[in-house]
Amino acid sequence: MNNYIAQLNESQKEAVLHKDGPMIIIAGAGSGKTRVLTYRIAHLMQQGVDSFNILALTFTNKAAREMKKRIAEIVGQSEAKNLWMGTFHSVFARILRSESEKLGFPSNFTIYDTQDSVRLLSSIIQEMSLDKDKYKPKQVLGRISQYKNSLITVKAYYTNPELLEADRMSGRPKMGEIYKNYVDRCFKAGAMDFDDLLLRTNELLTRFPDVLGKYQDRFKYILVDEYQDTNHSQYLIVRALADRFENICVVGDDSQSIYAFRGANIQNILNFQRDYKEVSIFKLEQNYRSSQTIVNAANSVIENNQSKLDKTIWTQNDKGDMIKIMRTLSEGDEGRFVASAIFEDQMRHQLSNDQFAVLYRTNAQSRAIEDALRKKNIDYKIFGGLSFYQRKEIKDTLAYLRLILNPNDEEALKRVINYPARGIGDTTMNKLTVAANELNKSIFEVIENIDVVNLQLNTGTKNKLRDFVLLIKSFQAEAQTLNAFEIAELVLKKTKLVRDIEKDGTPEAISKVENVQELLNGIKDFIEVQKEKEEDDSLAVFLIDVALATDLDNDKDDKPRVSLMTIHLAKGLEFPHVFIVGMEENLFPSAMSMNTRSEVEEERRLFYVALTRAEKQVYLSYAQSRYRWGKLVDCEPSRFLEEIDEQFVQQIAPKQPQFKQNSFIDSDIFGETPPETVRFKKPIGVKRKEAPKPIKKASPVQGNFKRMHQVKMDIPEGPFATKLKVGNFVIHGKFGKGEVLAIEGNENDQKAEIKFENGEIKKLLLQFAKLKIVN
DNA sequence: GACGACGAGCTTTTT
DNA sequence: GCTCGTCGTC
Repeated sequence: MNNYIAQLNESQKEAVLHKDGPMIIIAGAGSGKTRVLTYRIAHLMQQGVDSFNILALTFTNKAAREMKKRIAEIVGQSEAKNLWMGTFHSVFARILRSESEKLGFPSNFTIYDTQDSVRLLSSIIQEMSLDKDKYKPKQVLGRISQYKNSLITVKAYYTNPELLEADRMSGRPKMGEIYKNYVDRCFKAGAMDFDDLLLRTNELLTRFPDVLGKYQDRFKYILVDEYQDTNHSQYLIVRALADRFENICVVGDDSQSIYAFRGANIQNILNFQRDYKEVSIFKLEQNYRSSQTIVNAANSVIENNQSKLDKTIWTQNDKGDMIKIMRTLSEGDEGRFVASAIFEDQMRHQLSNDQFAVLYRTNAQSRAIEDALRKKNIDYKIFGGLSFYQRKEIKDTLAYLRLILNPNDEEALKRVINYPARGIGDTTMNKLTVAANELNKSIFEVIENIDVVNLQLNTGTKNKLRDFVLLIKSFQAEAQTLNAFEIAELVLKKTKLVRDIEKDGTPEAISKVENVQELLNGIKDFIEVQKEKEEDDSLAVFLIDVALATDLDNDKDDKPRVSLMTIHLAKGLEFPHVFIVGMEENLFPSAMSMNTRSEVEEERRLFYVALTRAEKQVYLSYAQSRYRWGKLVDCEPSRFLEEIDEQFVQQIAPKQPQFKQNSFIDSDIFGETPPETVRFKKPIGVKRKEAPKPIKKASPVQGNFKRMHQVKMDIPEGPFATKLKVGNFVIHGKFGKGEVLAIEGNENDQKAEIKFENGEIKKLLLQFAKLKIVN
């Protein structure tokens, strides 16, 4: 176990062995970052640093768990136990739990998830009689989230003329008022939203110097992973805590910053050297994960970004296979391509399912892939999407548990006060809400005092309300002696919640009941695990875990499965074979992120992240048409496809039978296909002379390009490429006007060397270059 | 107040 | 195409 140093390369070793003081590790994709972090922590401990004094902040719970496991393997389970390691949110949620009363929050404060926050904002907007279309709850929440992440409190908001003006200009002059109400209501409910966990931590550390001092002393060594994705609020917490010892080690890669949309500030990593004196800088540039082809292709893509730190990723690995690009007809067709490619690779190379991952830009894309995999009997697992804990039946059950710990939790109360139905309807709730606002009390407190408060409610309703309060209070009394599992069981029995679900009798109802059962099992597991680790197994801690849970670890069965997830979720993971699907304009890059250069650059970094997940093989696919919002729309190939240096890519074509007339019958788009889409498909299949092979090169002219080059519409007979001659002037969507200097390659794979107005000479693959001839 | 039918809006990504 | 919220009826 002492031999761990020997497993490191020179720069990794330096980073691990570096002594005290601020340091930054710029770690390229696949450069052994996790290894350096874990070894560094283990090394600190072997040098005599008490694990109690180390704080390691990771980006996901999963990363924390894995790292902790690996550290335990080096230093031993009992040594690693005191190590404080987790996400910003979970670490500071726990700290806040023991300090929250200083801020006026109960120690059993609730954590509102996004859904809770949106619902609360909806009611506030409604109560204020504002236009729901101008003040869309989700957007309002996004705005408030921005304020909070920038540490703009309600007070700061009102003294900031620019913000006031910006919101007024965007037609939302009441933003400040909504913000204030939202914060007040959360406070009254004893609830913090995700952003509050950071904001309130900052408040705690600023307002209470003794508390700050306590944690500064405790966390003598602080390590932050994925530093490029920290927001301002997180940045300030780290700065404050590290201020005493300055033993701060941040690890990150600016090229993998993909969370600007939720306030991540890439400047945090770019400016780290300015924040501290005498920063030691380490660069990990050797990639151990991917083939040369993949590393170089990814480099050629990220080259297109202007703002980045100077580093060059290289690898000694084999050259590896070309990146394969596949055009498909529809999302269903794309799914079938993925499924059969996985099937064929498995046959050819004896690979198991867990060697494959399918990555996509949006969760909605998973459906088509799932269908295709299921038809081919390929086991898969989906990460993300609607999490287990967000299902209605689970949230309802959890709402009761939340109420037991914190009866002021308004969102939990509204969820279950009339579920299962007990005759407390909207009218009553409206009266209660108005009263609660007027009296500055929570709804639960109003109900507790229902006999004192003069609300126009009839006796029957009052009795029902009293019964509800009594029910919750009886649970609270029982919770004194019962553990989390027993209390959950009791709640389900007393409220008859399961029976209410069952009476539906539908197949969905059965699965819902199973889910509730699964939740109970989860609570049981939780108690056992916590006991084993000698950690707090209270209901309160369970609810914190649940609120911040993301990756459901349904690794229950150990069957190898194909992984399906968004690219965001794939960060930090690696797979031998990776499919990146939906490589289309408006999807990737997303239509919402094409307005500014920096938005497109973030999308490009996202593509970079996707590419660098792969060890051996990357497949890129796009569909010519796809259902979006229930409508079939035509799609163009993504601009990112042409940004990959063409020497690393290879266009592959679908199998012949796909184009036979009868194959349209089982195609998704049969019957809905606009005539011209069909017309464009035929020539390709007909033109091919070679015998159909599993994989072969395609003709340069392909149906879907009709919209990109109107020119081609007139010449359906011959390939566009043959029309282009040396000396032609062309217009390119990104590079502008240019002159064709040379054309090379065979008919199937033609490239043109073009000198553009800005002086740059580019070699473009004619299949992807969006060129228009102007002379 | 409960329940079913209908329509609007939605899809960017997550703690 | 799906989900959530609103509206109308009982």
